[in-house]
Amino acid sequence: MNQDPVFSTSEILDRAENYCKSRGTRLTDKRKKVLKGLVDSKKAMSAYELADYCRDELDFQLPPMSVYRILDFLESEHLVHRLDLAKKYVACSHITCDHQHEQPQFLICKGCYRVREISIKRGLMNSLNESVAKVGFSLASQQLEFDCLCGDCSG
Amino acid sequence: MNQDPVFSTSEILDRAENYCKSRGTRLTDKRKKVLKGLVDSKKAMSAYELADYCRDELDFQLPPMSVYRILDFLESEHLVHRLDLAKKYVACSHITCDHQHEQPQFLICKGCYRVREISIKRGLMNSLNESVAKVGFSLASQQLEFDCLCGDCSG
DNA sequence: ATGAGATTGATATAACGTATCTTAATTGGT
DNA sequence: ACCAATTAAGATACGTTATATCAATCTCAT
Repeated sequence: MNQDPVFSTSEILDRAENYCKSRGTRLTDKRKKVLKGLVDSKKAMSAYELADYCRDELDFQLPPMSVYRILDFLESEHLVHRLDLAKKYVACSHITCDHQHEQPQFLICKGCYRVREISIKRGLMNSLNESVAKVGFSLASQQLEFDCLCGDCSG
Repeated sequence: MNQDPVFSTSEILDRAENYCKSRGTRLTDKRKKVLKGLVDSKKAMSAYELADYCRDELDFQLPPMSVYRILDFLESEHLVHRLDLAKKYVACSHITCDHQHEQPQFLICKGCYRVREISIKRGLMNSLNESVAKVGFSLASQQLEFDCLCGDCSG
């Protein structure tokens, strides 16, 4: 139940901006606003929810189609993960880390859309891949997503 | 790679009809047509695809909203599984079995939407549940779905 | 300052799904 | 056999997520 060190939203955004710079890309103002929405909410949000957030909380009109493009960009920069299962997007929880991470797995709370990134033990993933291979299939990605309930929502 | 014994579509539909009778429900003509679509195709299909199937293959108009209701019914009778991940539906592969089955897991081919039901070993599921519990979450269902590629589509 | 490339806006459309109200079919009790 | 109650199905409207396409705008290096 121990948490990672807590960073402020602006620290995370600064880190993301420097990261983009180092990769020769730009974290524009609009991209920063979308990322801020995801970081602040601490949960998974849809493109349309983020457009609403920009309008209501930041007093800034951003059409959903632009949000989609921005999310694509943020995902390509590994600052955001797209969750197929929930059809939503979540800020990567490792923006403030320097080191590389294993393929993450995502636990998505169906109640409140909070998301935990975990790394399933290699042995467990191996067993799973074997079970799948046994019937002639293969996992399309090691980045798994699981419908879950968080502690608060399981009551 | 060994397959279960093969049953004809009509054998499966007869079995389903008797099963409903024994439960005091009715496998009406329309419900049977939808189930036939899923059984014949041997893959996962959306409600709209099934409506198209009824129109094109069975020359029978069935509005998508009715297909949805029928799929709800078939799912409540355990004749059909709804796959959240693919947003499609698949015929249960155990309609012709008499015995109960463990909670199935679904391997869904992203290429062709063929589906394999497997039963992941209890030990593996226990480890997974533990990993999830360790961060204060719990799996919303033991009926997992995995994006996969089948043998034919992996090339 | 200017032109290429990157970024954003605007509009239309597709696919999947739910909500609600109405109509039709079926069943069971008299 | 008939009628009321239940079940099943049709019809319409709307909500949500997402892609495609074309036009406009911004940025940066020359």
